[in-house]
Amino acid sequence: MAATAPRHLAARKKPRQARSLVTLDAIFEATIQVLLAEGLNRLTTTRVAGRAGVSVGTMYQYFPHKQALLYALNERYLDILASKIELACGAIHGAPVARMVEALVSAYWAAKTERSEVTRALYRSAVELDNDALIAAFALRVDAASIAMLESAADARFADLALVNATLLAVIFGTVRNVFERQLPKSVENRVRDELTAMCLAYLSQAARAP
Amino acid sequence: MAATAPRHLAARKKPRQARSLVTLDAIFEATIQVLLAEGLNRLTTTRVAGRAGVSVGTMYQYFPHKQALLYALNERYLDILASKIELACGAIHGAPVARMVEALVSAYWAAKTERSEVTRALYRSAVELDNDALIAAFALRVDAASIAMLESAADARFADLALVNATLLAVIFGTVRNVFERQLPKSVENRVRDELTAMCLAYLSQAARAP
DNA sequence: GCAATATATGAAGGATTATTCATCTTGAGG
DNA sequence: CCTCAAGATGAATAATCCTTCATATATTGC
Repeated sequence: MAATAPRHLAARKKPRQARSLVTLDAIFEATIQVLLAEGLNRLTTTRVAGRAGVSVGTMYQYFPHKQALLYALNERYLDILASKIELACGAIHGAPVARMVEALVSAYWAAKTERSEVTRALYRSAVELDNDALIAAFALRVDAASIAMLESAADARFADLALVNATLLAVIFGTVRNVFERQLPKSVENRVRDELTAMCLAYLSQAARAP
Repeated sequence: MAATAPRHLAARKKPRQARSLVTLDAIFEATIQVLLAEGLNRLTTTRVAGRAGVSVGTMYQYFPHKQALLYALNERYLDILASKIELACGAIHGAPVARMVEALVSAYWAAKTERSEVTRALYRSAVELDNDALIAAFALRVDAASIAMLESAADARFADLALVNATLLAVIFGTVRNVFERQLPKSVENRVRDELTAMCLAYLSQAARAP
């Protein structure tokens, strides 16, 4: 991921000593904390630095400006998220479609709801951010992983796999976001998740032709 | 809608003369324009006023602060959107489920993609806005309209209509947002829309028991 | 122990912005 | 035509914020 961050958003320098790694982590963590506690428009460089226990100047040694900090934060998050999905998809090659759908929904759902406040905070931080490249890179990885998984399905072949896959991912990702941005009670959330799984399966069954 | 805007976000005064109505419209329109052209963090009161062809002071005669302006903008938009959905749902009572799904997806899709840049701008403006009440009111209206529609279906009854309906709406709304925030080519978009319709239908067929 | 390098500090500069208010203009009703 | 309220103005205020840089401290390699 992130082989190519737009130049104006690239990080300034990479840590070479142990303490600076600690500092970087503290800055990222503080950014999330501030985002949660104060919101995006009260997220100031000094506030983040303060919460991280460092000075503003230190922050500017790693990031050329505030946007670059938020960019890096999202980069990190999307990288981890993509890895989780790749892992889930890879682990289930050759299985029946039903189990694949189950695994995919579960993985994404879990990743998003695990620390849902953090997810919400990151959604906010991404607004007004030039992160098209990040999203594109993320989509590329996830698409590939999902397609490879579906191609290996034991009990189905698809005429237009690209389309089916695009639809499947759009539905899962979109629905998850919709559901958990509304902050429904956990019980309802979980029932909707099961319904979502059922829906995806119904769709794939219909879209599949005999192998 | 919006019977109860949080006090701190309520509009300041209501227009009593014709010219002030024009002014208000100009301000709303200018807000969208600025949002589109400059983004949320460059949306300043003076910039909006300038684009609207009025002075800052005028703006503050209608809105106690910037947030209230954005709030009112979203209020307007969600009101129109809910009305469209209510209309679509109401117009198709008694039809078969297949046509209902088709109508629902079409209506929402059309409303969102009609002027997709505006929709995108509004999504941005809503970040960091205390608009839970707006969303809740919107959800209430749409939920009611959709449930009434499904109850009248000629060819299906549902054991747990509330759950089925919640799932259906979450999937449709979520997917639409996901799809068109990625700015895919129109041709792909439309094919995904058809797939989405098919998926919802497959789901409902499965969830239905004989009437 | 001693450069050389990496990392950290935080006051100060420069720029931007939200909001107010005293004043002016326009429209409505009599 | 005249009066009064509604509507509009925009310079001034007060606050906040991003970013820099000269300086200080810590770490590494030797």
